[in-house]
Amino acid sequence: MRKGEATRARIIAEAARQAALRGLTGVSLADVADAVGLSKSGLFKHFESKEDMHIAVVESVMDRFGEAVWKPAEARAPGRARLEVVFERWLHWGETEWADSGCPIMALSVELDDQPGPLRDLLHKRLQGWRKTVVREFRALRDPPLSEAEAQAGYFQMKSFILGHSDARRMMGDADAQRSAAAAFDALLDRTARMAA
Amino acid sequence: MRKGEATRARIIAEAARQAALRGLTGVSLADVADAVGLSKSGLFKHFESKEDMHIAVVESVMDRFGEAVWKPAEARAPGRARLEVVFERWLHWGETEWADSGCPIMALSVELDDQPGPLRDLLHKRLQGWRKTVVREFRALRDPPLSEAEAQAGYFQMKSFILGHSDARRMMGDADAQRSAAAAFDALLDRTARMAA
DNA sequence: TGACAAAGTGACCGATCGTGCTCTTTTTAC
DNA sequence: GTAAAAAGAGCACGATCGGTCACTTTGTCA
Repeated sequence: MRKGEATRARIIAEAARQAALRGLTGVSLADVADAVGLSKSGLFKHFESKEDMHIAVVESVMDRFGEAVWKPAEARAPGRARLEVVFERWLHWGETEWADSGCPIMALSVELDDQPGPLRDLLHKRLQGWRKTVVREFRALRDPPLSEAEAQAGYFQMKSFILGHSDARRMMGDADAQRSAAAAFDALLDRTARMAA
Repeated sequence: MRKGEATRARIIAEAARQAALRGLTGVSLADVADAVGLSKSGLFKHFESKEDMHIAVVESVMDRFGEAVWKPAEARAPGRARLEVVFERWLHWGETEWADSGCPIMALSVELDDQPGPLRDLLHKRLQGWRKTVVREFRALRDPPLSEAEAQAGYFQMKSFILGHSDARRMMGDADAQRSAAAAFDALLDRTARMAA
């Protein structure tokens, strides 16, 4: 059963790669099987259906996101230091780790936001968890802590700049996208931390 | 030939509607034909191929965007008044006119940003034109005019808030998304207009 | 080492995909 | 009003889709 787990992981990774490019619906099982050196029917020893694979892809991508973005930040002090690492890693996640396709979470969000069902529910739940984590860091930006509303406003703008960076970089071909995003985020941290209690 | 143009327009509108939901690749000609009350082969009297229809969809969506967002703003004075209308109409475009599916331009951007070809080139060109238009308005925010770099930073953040609003509203179910976006944009206009020359 | 389960193959199914063909109906222009 | 042209229907095509089944190979554990 050890062998099977490794193969399953390879399938999920390849499916995630292709989903970031063509969308979950656009991924054909034949292409995934080919890419990992398996027959199409071999895939079905690891997943009951295509939707079952979709769920595994979403879980896997969100897990990898946590590893790549949150884990390096966790070592830093709460508040600004941590938020700076999160932002930098978040940009890096989309720009480097998924350079060919763009951030798969954004692709999944746009694809699933109007497709009710367990897949959307799963993504929603994982994204809400992430949002709560970041909002908590925003509260710690100031002493006394920011209000919940103030922290949520910070998260809204932070995520906006992440999305804006991806759009500018990938669709508009803006070579300065990273600088623009970093500058906007720095200014956001400055004025948020300085807000009167 | 009048009749044909009307039918063609109906096909494009329906294809755009479905593309906003499932992506351009996910739109099947049979579904579009059904929805407009045509046979599948009847579609091919109006388009040479599916990709030909894709091009028409992109052109049409961008034209409609201009009508819905830029045209109402054009009547206002350049600078802040115009930018405020643009932002308000831009939010409204995604939230109301495409309530079921989300803004088709965002869906197209995410789908096409990693798919080189004439379709991506077309969308890129149209979006660059729009960007130039908005940047020009940002320059007029202050007297003396903002520098090109300052105005571009303004556009980057404005578009970020639009994207953030869509994500918050559609994927995260945030009922306050519009307020968050409007507040962030207002503050952006304030501090941009106040910047020292 | 032998037995049993897990992993993987190949052929095949019905459905649907985009598209070409021929033919009929409708619209347009003189 | 009539003829040419445009619009559309119906059918069939090869390819590909997700998925099943019977079978063989490989890995694991006692």
